Amino acid sequence: MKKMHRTFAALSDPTRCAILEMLADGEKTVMDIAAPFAMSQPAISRHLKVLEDAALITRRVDGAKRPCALSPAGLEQLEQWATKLRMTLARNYDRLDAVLAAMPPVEEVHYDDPEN
Amino acid sequence: MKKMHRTFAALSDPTRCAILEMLADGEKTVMDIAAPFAMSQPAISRHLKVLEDAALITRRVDGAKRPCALSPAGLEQLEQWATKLRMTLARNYDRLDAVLAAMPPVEEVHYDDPEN
DNA sequence: GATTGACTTAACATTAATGTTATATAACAA
DNA sequence: TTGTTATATAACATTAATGTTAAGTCAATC
Repeated sequence: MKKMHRTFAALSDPTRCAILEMLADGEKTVMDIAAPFAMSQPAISRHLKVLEDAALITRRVDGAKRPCALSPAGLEQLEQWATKLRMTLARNYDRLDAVLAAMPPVEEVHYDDPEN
Repeated sequence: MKKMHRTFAALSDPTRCAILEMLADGEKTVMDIAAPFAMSQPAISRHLKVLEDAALITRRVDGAKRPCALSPAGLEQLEQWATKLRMTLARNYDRLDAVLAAMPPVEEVHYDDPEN
């Protein structure tokens, strides 16, 4: 489960969250997506690129149009990350007494590079 | 389901994702959290503030220490947001033919303020 | 084949995020 | 009381994100 922050970064902008919510309705062209926002179309194009790079949307070619669609894979990953943390937390909480009795050695990890 | 982007923004940094993953093991003090990172303690303190503001962690007072713990509520919200989008997508996909036959009127929303 | 429409890319300004060091505060230990 | 430990806050520099306008590409249409 690496580099989740890239997915989260793609979702850290309100415009991009709103775009994903729009796309839950189904495929939409760039112009369709841009319409409700008080923002230039090039700005929307760049938001779409960020979402595509994060594998949260896909784009196909239809003449001069580039319809965008939600990609469930990215959303699933996101759900799984959160679920995993919650479950680990619950598991550790449940056996707290056992943990106190027999403290397992903590993994000695060193996070030197913030990119990983 | 408003302002999810604030939660995502809190998770958009690799250091903060790693901190949450550490906290799945259980409560930890600021110094404990800071130890594995090649980064100053003030930097970690600010990351913790971001996570707290996003309701992803809680902090209690224990003398001079401020132990931090994962807060499941924020994670649940996150899961639910992703689940909802995926389910809406699936639902719309399933009844695609029905939708094409009897196109429902699209909500006329205008996103003027990127803060909402 | 010239124009219009649907984008994308580039150049740029502004703002926000992240890290650093220095300093402040509050609890603990000697 | 005095020093040390645990953490927070301030001031600052650097970098990255976001928006803008202008220009470029490629398909569709007149």
